[in-house]
Amino acid sequence: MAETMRVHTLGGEDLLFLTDEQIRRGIEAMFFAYRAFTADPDLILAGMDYGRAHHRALHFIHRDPGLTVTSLLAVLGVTKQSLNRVLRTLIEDGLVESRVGRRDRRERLLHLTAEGAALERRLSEAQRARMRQAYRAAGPQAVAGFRQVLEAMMDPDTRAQYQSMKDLPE
Amino acid sequence: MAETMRVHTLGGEDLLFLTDEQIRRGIEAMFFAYRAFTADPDLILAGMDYGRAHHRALHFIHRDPGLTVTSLLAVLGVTKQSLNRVLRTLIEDGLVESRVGRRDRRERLLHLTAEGAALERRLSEAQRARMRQAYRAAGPQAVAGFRQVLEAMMDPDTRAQYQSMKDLPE
DNA sequence: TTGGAAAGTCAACAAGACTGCCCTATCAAG
DNA sequence: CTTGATAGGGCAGTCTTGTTGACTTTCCAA
Repeated sequence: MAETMRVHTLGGEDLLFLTDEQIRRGIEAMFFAYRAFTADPDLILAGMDYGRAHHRALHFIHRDPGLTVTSLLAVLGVTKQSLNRVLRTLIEDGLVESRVGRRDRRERLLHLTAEGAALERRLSEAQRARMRQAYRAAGPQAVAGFRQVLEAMMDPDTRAQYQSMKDLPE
Repeated sequence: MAETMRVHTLGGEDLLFLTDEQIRRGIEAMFFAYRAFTADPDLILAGMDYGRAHHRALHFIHRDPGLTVTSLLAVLGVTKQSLNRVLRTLIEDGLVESRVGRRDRRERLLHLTAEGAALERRLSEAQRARMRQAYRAAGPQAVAGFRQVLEAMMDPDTRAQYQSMKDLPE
């Protein structure tokens, strides 16, 4: 710890950001911000019989229609059963469609139905509204820094996955 | 949505950061980064009979020794019962001490024991190591932006609470 | 053709959040 | 000194979301 303590007294104010106390502030900011980040969609979901896990599934099926259960598993980083329960209710309720793979019939290719897409849009828009407001308040430079730090924080495998995700055409 | 779509084609590249797609990328970055953010302490906790909730309690008791149960409740944003379960085990196991308030004897003032402080340090250091590495990789400007966006994302009440927290003297 | 591996499903369980209700101790104000 | 509000704690029950482990179906390669 001593390694990074009070570095600014040696090297100038630039390195204040590496003191344990500044890092601790970042940790707390992360905790509080994440809570807010999930609050809006959670509120919408609360009424229905769904939760945060359903939102995440809808999000990634939307971003990559036709992905397999296994790929979704990898992106979400949960176990099969955890996802399965969520997926089953989404399919039963007609929000997600699971088509048998043509190439490999063991695979199930996941798509949103019109209804699923509608819910995804609603949840997404609630979450985006908060982000948009934060982005606007902080400005483009801050946003660039925000993204850089988040990327640097990810596990290398996750980062590679994240970076290789294509932007959605609008 | 159309409101912020392709704004950069009108106003120049500066506003690319406000397109829905860029905001969506930020949302995903937030999700992936938060998962990494909690992974290290979770791994340590997994062995013991504790979880993420215990970590959070230890963290905030460490940052503000002698705080009351009610204040901790407010900071964590959970219900009494939820916190109580966690707090009870921590007290039973001798990591946290609960002293009757002198001014108001209804209050319980929470402190870490030496053992509690040791665990807090261990968890904290695991989490800080990742943050420190991310901060170093991204640089001071990025860190400033990171913090700005996170603050802007919080609920106003939380933000006020966050901003009024004092830095710990080292 | 057959045996292993991969994809997906299901059953049972645990952590951690929630609500609602009840209890005690203490304080402060009429 | 009573009475109402506040701080804290506890019990019962529920929900979401995570876990492990065992099972079927399907594919592919020896």
